[in-house]
Amino acid sequence: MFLYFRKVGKRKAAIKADKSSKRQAKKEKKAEKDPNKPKRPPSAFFVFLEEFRKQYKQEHPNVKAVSVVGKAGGEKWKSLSDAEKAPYEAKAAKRKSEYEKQMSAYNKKQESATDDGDEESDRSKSEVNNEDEEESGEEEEDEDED
DNA sequence: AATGTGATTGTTTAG
DNA sequence: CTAAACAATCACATT
Repeated sequence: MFLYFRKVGKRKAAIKADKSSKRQAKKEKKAEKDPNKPKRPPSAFFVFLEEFRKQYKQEHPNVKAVSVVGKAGGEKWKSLSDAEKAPYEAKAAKRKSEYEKQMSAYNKKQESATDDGDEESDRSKSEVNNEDEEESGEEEEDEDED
């Protein structure tokens, strides 16, 4: 809802306020407790970034800091239109579908993850390909800041 | 030697 | 709904 978006805007500011970004970029230290634990699907931004980094390095082979590419990527990303982001989002969406599938297996393995229990649903999702594309050119951006 | 850090935004998850 | 952490990357610095 509108309130949601509004708050989200606030949340962004909150995160920005948090200088300690140490919480981010955490690397797995050791032992995966859950080997089946599926990693989160890369967002459209990451998909774009992957290609972007490659290209960026080609034009800037001297650049070493990842942060630079990140910043540049972020800026460029915002510069892209929804149409350009579309293919990346599509890929991300696909990854998400797979992620869900992995989660199913993961949840199953967890088995007693939830106390109560028996929640079992057999889901065989065989259909994966749904090629249906509709294009709707409609975008509105309205940010109201107090 | 090995691992953490730094930065980007989006998505995911749990509460 | 909300907030927060986590997804990749790569060279450098620190222990």
